[in-house]
Amino acid sequence: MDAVVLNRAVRSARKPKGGGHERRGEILVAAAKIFNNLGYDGATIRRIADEVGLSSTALYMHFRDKDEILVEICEGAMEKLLKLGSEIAQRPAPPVDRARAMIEAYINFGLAEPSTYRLVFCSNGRHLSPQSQSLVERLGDRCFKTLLDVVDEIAAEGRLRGVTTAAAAQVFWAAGHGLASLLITQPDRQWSPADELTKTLLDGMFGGLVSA
Amino acid sequence: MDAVVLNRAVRSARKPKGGGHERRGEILVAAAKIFNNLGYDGATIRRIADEVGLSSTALYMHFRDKDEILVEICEGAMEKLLKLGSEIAQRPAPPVDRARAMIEAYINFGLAEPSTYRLVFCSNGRHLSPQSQSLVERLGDRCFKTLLDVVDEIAAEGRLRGVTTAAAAQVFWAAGHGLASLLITQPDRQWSPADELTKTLLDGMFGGLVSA
Amino acid sequence: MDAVVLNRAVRSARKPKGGGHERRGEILVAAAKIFNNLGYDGATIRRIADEVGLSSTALYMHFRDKDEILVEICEGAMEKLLKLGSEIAQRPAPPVDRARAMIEAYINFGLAEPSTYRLVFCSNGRHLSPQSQSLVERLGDRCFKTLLDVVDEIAAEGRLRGVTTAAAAQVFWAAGHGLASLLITQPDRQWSPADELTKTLLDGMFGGLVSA
Amino acid sequence: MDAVVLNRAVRSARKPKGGGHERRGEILVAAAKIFNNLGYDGATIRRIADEVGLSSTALYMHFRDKDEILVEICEGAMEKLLKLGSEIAQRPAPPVDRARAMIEAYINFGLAEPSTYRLVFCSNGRHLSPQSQSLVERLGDRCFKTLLDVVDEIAAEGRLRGVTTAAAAQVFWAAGHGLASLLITQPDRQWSPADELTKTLLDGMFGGLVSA
DNA sequence: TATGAATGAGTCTTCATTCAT
DNA sequence: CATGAATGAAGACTCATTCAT
Repeated sequence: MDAVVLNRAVRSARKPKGGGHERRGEILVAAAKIFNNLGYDGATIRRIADEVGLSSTALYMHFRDKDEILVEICEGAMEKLLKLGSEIAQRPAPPVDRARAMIEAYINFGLAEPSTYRLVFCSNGRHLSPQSQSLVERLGDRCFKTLLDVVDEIAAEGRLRGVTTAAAAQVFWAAGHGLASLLITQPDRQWSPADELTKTLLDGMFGGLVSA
Repeated sequence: MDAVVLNRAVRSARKPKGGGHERRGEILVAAAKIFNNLGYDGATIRRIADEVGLSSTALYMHFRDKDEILVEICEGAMEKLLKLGSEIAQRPAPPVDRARAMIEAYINFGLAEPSTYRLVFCSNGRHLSPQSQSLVERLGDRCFKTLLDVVDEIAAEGRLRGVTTAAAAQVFWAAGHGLASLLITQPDRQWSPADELTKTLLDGMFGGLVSA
Repeated sequence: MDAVVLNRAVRSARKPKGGGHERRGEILVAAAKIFNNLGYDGATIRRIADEVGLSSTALYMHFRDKDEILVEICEGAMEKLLKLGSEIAQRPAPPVDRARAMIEAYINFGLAEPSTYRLVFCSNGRHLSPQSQSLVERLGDRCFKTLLDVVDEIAAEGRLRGVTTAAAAQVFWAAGHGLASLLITQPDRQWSPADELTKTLLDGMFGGLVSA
Repeated sequence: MDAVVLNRAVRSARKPKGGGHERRGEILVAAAKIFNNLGYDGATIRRIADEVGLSSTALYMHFRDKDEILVEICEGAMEKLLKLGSEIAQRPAPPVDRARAMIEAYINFGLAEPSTYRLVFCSNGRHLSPQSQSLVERLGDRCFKTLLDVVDEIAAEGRLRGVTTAAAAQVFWAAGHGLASLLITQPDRQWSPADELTKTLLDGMFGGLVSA
């Protein structure tokens, strides 16, 4: 959270929230829309500019480069996901239910924001600059942490069937990720309804790894 | 005039494998490598050519266009996977074991050939021409079919816990895909050992969805 | 998504002539010159750009593609010619004189603007997109129509010697075109003076097909 | 006929007719076919090679380069035209009839071999090398000479209406060329039947310039 | 804050031509 | 006589980015 982030801050004074920076927001909205519709490569500066009704040049008044726009979108999305996770984590419910809810929320998040999801979770950091990438990854870590903690609670209840907390959490994530990413990446296949699949997946994983 | 036009199709009739076509192979290997490292858009004709040590023009002697390279890689990978699946399907073992073996093989296939795996299963084929796309999809369908059939056998034994064959098979695939793709895409995370995760995943899914 | 796609069309809505669009003009002049000297295939975007002193990319700011440049040149030429024809058509003179004047004007137009003439009348628009092609053709039709109408007046006077109006008009055009195009295309031959040839041609055609 | 032609002869020993050079002929036929169907730019070495059933490399065993193929085609065509002209010139008929027949033959020749016609008579020598061009032009001159001689005979009969032989011949040619080239270049226009137009053109020109 | 005009690098692809065999 | 493999130059076009205003 230190050197890298500071660097960025020094270089471009990110999000100078003191002032009427609605434009920044407008641009992000437009970019996110295009990004989600046309994918990373379809989200060209020109198209984004056209969508906002600005010249391409104008975008550079608000963002250092394309990277910065995309990273900001991802950050926003990830923060949403993080908030979701934290909120679920604090619910007054048994940890198993909360874990289930988390995975479910995770899957739905992926389906709702497919391009962000792809960029963050499927893309091996090829598109973003190293700095941006690690920034986003850190957010991903924090998301996973919320899951890990809840799984740990399950373990503490002694209900994890011969699995380490780590392995269980990783596998929960993996399963959820698998469903989300397949549905996103191969939308034309003849899938059963997404919620049925989600339920089946959760029933499976939790039925199999968590004792009643 | 017809002759002229027809010639075009005839000349490059896919895979004239009868003879020393090592170059074709070399190119495919190079392409797969680059596809993996840099993604579809990073895998430019020029870069592939450089990797093989040829001029960009030379690639067009062996492949009609970029599409054909991609498709051939996909075909190769899918066929390998298909063979694997078919082999497992015919083993003299209970269907549950065969299904598990299939998913396990699938994951290992992904880990062993990450580049092609990513190409085939993690990139939405937005870039391929419709024809190429459907060609690859057909192969994918056949792969999935091998799993589906075995799951159907499990269902026939009455051991599927309140799930349709379709949903179960899709979820098995999704879970396996999730693990494989996460391990491939985010290798730097602190994962538990791959085989432990695989075992956990299978124990989970099959324990949860298949009755003993 | 629609917005995105639509923008494309909107952005370059043909000829946004409201303002300092001298560049557009410069480009058209350069393009016409090169088209004339080197033919359609010699008139590459790069050469045109060089001629104007711009990068090739810059042309795409002013024209959607090569086609649009071509079409615009054609349109300009045809409109000039059309105006010429209309003006002559309305003169208070016998139709025969007007028809002669038209052909004469047509020939002189060709000799005065050989590059555009060649482009419009000597290149089969195999290169233009169907739409552009039909656009230009429509303009050509209107030009021919002005001649046709006058020839029809001659016919109405009963002075056409056993020829249909259509055939006569087409042949008048053909003869004029022949002279113009030969003089343009093969300037090095030992021609009699252009105006003598023009007069001879007109005397011939009208003497032969129109009765006194 | 001297330096230039000799040069060529020395450099490539054109048409070494002594020996089984049927291949050369085959290639020319194929090339002419493609050339006439697809135009100059469509007549690529590859397409010609495919049409003959040879590799592109093989063409270079028979012809120095693309130019040589095209020139040879043109030469062949022009020689045909020349022979036609000579034959007509020697007919035992009044010179006027022979001149008419020549123009008519010229037009039909253009319609029958449009691409050759375009290359020789419409293209300003942009495609051919200077040497090839002048070679072809010389043949064109000889063709025109046959017309000129017959027109001279008409003049000798005192039937040319106040026109020089040169101008008359040039205008006859121009008119014929105009019809041929328009029909070739703009085949989609709604023309009257070609033979009606030809007759009208001849009736016009000869009626107008030649006295009975 | 915004823009129109411009650009260099890069995309895929095709062409005529050559070289070793 | 023939070829498969290869290439450099060029084709149209797009992208992220910058500069002068």
